Amino acid sequence: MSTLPPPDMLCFALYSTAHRMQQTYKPLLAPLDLTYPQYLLLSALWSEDARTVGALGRELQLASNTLTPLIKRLETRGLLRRTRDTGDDRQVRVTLTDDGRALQSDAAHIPDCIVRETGMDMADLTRLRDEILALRDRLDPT
Amino acid sequence: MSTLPPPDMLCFALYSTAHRMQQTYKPLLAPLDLTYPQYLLLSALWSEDARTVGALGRELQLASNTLTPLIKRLETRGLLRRTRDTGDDRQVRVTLTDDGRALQSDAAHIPDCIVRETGMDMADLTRLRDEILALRDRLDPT
DNA sequence: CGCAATTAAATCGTACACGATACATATATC
DNA sequence: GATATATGTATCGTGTACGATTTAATTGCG
Repeated sequence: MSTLPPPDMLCFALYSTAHRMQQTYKPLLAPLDLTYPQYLLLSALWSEDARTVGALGRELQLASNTLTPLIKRLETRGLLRRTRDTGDDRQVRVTLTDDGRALQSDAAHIPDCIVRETGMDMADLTRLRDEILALRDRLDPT
Repeated sequence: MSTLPPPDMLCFALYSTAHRMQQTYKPLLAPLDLTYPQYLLLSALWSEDARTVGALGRELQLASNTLTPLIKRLETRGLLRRTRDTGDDRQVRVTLTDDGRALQSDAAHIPDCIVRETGMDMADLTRLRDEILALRDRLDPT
């Protein structure tokens, strides 16, 4: 019987390329002592600080069981703070510290480095990004 | 300072779409009691059985520190066997059992289900797959 | 008001990923 | 043919992901 081997599967293209992309970030993030998911979380906060765990989870597509430990590690490192100041005491607000904000300029060169590594131009990267997102949004998020 | 938020980043498109794809597989794999990486490994063996850990790692882009536990779990379940019959006693050959081969027909409907969930036609899916692979292959595998 | 249903986060257990390292076998070089 | 080097696999530790459950707080509704 014929079974599609992984190299021919769309899902494997996504899987292996996402991993390869994380490998590409690794040497750029190592000097900042950040993992890739930690960098994503900080990028979210650099764009819009002081959001709740739930709001960050909606942006990063991660639930609290993944986010809470991630956030706590960065809190231990003094890059952000967790507070309950929303009026709704169930919610936890995540806010950058001065150190966390300071990291933004140390990371500012990274996007350009990544673009360079792809060897593709901005228009192609944007188009590919949007096609991938279109696929994602066709898949049921449940 | 302006920092690209995750939703605008190509890497995040890959990251979130790869995860969403795994979620899409989950209900299809649950009846077989397989995780997505386990399904990839079995798909590789269904296409070409009796390969070494190293050969499987090259196809799946995974090193032995990830593959060995993955393989051992499926061995415990009786879906495959690990042997040292290659002449080179460092190598471990991974071979499907009858049960492991039998799962192939139970999984045969899955690719069609996934295609249906994307709502895209084969030509578009193939083209997108190849564009994603082209990106991957532009990124340094080191 | 009183309480069931809902919601926000956290906790727990399992399974990847992967860097670093260990270990055993094979190959190369002298 | 002894030994240095390289190679294939396994082990260990850390950090995600995520299902299932728990806890605490809020909302809905009679």
